[in-house]
Amino acid sequence: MGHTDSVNSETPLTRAEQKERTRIALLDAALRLLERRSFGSLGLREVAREAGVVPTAFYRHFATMEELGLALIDDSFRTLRRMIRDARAEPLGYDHVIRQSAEILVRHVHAHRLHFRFIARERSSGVPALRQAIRTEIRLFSSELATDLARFPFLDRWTTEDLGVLATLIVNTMVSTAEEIIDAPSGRPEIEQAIVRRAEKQLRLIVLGVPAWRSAEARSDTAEPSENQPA
Amino acid sequence: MGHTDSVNSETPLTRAEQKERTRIALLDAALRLLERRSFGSLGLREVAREAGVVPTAFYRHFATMEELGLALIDDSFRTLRRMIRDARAEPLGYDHVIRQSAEILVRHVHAHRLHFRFIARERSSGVPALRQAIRTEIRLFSSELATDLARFPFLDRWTTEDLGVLATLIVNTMVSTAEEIIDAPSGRPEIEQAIVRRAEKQLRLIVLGVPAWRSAEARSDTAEPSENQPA
DNA sequence: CCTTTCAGTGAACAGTCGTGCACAGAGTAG
DNA sequence: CTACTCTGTGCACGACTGTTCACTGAAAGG
Repeated sequence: MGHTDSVNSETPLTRAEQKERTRIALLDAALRLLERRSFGSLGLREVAREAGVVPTAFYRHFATMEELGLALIDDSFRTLRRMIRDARAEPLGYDHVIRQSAEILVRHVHAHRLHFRFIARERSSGVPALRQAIRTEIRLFSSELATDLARFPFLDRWTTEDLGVLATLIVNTMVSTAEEIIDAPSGRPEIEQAIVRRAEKQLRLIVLGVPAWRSAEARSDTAEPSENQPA
Repeated sequence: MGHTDSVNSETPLTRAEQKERTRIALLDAALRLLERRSFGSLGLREVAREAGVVPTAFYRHFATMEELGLALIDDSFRTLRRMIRDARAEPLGYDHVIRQSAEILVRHVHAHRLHFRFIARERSSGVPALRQAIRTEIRLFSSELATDLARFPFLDRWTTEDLGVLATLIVNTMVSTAEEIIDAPSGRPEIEQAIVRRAEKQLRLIVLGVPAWRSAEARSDTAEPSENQPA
C-alpha cells in the first residue's frame, strides 16, 4: 500500500524530483535533530522518522549515516563559501574591513544557523571522518585567506608561513565568534551585540600587531634564526 | 555469587576504598571510550562493561550518565587548574612568557591527554548540561587571566572590558592549540613542533598589538565613543 | 559473636536500533 | 498499451539499550 505522499502532496512530480525531495527531507531532518543532539548519537531510524519516511527508505539515498554526514558537510560549506564570495564582492572600505567582515559573518550565521551549528559542533567532536572533513575545509579556507591577505600593506613581504599564522589566528577568532553567536540566547540582541563588539576588538588588536611584526621576529633571541628574511 | 574482584584483586580494602576504586574505574572507562566516540553516544551499559562491572552497579555511583559527565568535567578542570598553578609558580622570564606558557601547555596536554580531549570535544558539542558547564569554567579561567594581565606594562590602565577581550583572545588561541596537539598524530614530533611554533607566533603577534591599542580605539570613527577612557 | 549495611550480581522487562527481504505502485521507455 | 525501473512500504530478525527487582556475601558496628 505504499503511498508516496509522505514527503510530497502536490502536483505529480518527475521521479528524480521526488527522490531529491526526500533526500533533502532526510538532510533537513538530521540538521533539525542536530540542534539538540550530537551527530554521533543520531540514529538512522530517528532521522527517517523525523523526515516522515520509513527506515528502509533511508538506504535509497545513503548507505550509512556517515555518508549522510558528509553530505551535510558539503551543503554546509557550500553556504559558507557563498558567504566568502559575498565578503569579497563588497566594496571593502579598507579600514572598515573588520566591521564589515563581522557584519557579514553575523548575517550569514543567522541565515544558515543550522548549517553553522552543525559545523561548529562536529568540528571537534564525534565521528572521525566528519571531523577530518571539516578540519580540511577550514584549513583550506585559512590558506585562501592567507593569499588574500598578501595584498595588504605591510603584509606583502611576509613569509608564507607568517601569513598562515595570521590567517589561522583570524579564522580561529571568526570560528569562536560564530560558535558564541550560535549559542547565544535568541531574542537577547544585547548579548549578541557584545559578542560582535568583542570580536571586532579582537580583530583590531590582531591587526595592530601587524606593523610591529618584523622587529619582534628579529628580537627573537635563543630561537633558531631560520625563516626570518632580511628587511 | 557476587565476587568482588571485578575491579580489584589486591589486599583486602576498606569499603569506602573499594567503592572509590570502582567509581574511578567507571570514570576512566568513560574517558577511554571518549577517545573514539562522543559523550552523547555513550551508553551506561557500555561504560559499565568497559569498567568491568555489571550495568546495575553503575547506579551505586551515578544516577545518570549526565551525572558521570559532570564528574568528568570536575576532574578534568581540576587537572587544568593544576596546570595554571604550575604556570604561576614558574619564574616567568618576562619576555620568555610566551615560550614558557606554550611549553607548560604542551607538557600538560600530554600528561593528561584524555582529560584535555574530553574537554575539547564536549566544549561545543553534545549534551547541553556538559557544554554549559565547560563554557562556564573556561569563562572563569579567562577572567582570572584578565586580572593577571592587568599587572603588565601598558595593560595596567586598560578597561576591564578590554582586558577581557585580550584574555579571551589568548585563551581561544590556547584552546585551539590544545585541540590541534591532541589530534596531531602521535609519534610525529615535527607536526607538533610546527603547531607549537605557530601558537607562539600567534601569541607574539597579539602581544605586539598591545602597545598600539589605545590610539586605535581613538581612531575608531563612526563607532559610539563609549568605553574608552582618557589617557 | 551476631546483626546490619550496602557495593556488586544476575535475570527479566519493554523499547529501540540497524538491516534483510518481498512487494507495492507510480513514473518511464518502447 | 505494455513491460520495465525503482522509490518507498511493511514485516521480521537478532542485538543492544536503560531500568526494576530480589539476591549475595563481605566489611562495619555493636
